[in-house]
Amino acid sequence: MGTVSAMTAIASSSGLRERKKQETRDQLVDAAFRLFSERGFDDVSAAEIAASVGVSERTFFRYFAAKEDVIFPDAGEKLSHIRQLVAVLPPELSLVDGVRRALVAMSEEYKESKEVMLQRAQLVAMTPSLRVHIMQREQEWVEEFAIAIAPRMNLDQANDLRPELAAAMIVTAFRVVLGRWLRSGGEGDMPTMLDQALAFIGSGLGADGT
Amino acid sequence: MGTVSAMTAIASSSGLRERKKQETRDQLVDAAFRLFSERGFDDVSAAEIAASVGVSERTFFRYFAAKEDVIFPDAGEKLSHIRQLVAVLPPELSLVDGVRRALVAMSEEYKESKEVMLQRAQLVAMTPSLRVHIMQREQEWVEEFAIAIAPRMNLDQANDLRPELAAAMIVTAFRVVLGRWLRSGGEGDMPTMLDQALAFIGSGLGADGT
DNA sequence: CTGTCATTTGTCAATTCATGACAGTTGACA
DNA sequence: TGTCAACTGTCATGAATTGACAAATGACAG
Repeated sequence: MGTVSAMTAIASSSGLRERKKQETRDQLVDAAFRLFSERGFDDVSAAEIAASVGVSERTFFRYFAAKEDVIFPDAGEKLSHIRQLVAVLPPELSLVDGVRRALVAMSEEYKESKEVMLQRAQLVAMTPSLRVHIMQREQEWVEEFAIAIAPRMNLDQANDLRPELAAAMIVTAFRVVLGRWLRSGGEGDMPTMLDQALAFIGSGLGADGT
Repeated sequence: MGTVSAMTAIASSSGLRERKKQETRDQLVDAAFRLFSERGFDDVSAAEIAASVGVSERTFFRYFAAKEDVIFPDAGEKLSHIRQLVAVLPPELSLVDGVRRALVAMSEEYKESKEVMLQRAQLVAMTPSLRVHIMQREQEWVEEFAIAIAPRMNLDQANDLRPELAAAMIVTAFRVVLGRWLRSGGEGDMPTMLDQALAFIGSGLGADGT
């Protein structure tokens, strides 16, 4: 409790080797998070993080391809989770309703690990290179959504720009809502905000701009 | 002609000093573009670009804060141009119509320097760190649009998420269309594609998902 | 024209991210 | 227990930035 790694609950497979590896990884994540929070992302070197855990700098980079990655240790699982969320949407739901359901499900995760998310948001807000990573992940989400909703729209994702457009809109909506939620210190109710946002989109951005 | 810097036409102010500076900058941009196109962004060092122009590596970084910036030498002007485009929109136009006009105006610039844009797109497509820069610029655009359209929507940009949402949607639409246009090799007609995209947005993403 | 001043550059040095190579350790498993 | 594969540490290297300081040079007054 209190650790960042706690939210990345992996069904740690059997072996001692695996367990140790996971432990090292967790330690790196937690140490990085603590140090970054204290002094900011740019003022903590990878070497320092590694040292504070008792491994070599080289090992740090074996666990994380880039220094930024240690801030998003759950990127992989998050993506496959989205994939899964979209996959199980009942086909009888309309596009917007289906999306609402998926997004609300996603928002639950944020609520669950609110403190970590907020602290991470702080870091991201003050560090350009981290913002970048977020954006890259969003792009993956867009692709994921686009593939998932193209058949739902009876459109060919390759030739019609609408699936990609819709997917981008949806992810953008989530980003904007999440941004507001984070800035509000996690006070707002994400499902409600998502409803508002999606309703606004569904209305054609207020129809005629009045 | 043929040079990238040609599109960054600055009313070079009088002095010899200014002229020389601009010249150095242009040379760096052109050399960088040529080298990157030949061997890829990651396989050309800043030192090499500098050397090929006859200045020191340190000087390169005095002109460009980061190696990526040399690919987007016109970032500053582009933003103020958007600002200006939005500022002069006739207030009687609806949100979507006004936006359409601004986006079409932007798309003209892309048509004018098609080759450069396409070549740049190639580079960006194959280089993650460049994609990032694009995204950061888009975020600036979003903020710009949000401020501009909030009064047009009679909403307070700080308390209502809809202006930011609408702005994000618009910029996203532009990104998707631009992406398609670039992938089509500059064949498609951007104004037409923008019309389609905006119509789709205005319809609430196809209303009910059929 | 000439001397000063401010700007621009070059040189040097240092830090940090990131990666490849190679050898030593240590779990996994027959 | 012994072999093998997976991990790790050590060393070395390349490249991106960035700060400090001195040399070069355009701008401009006198």
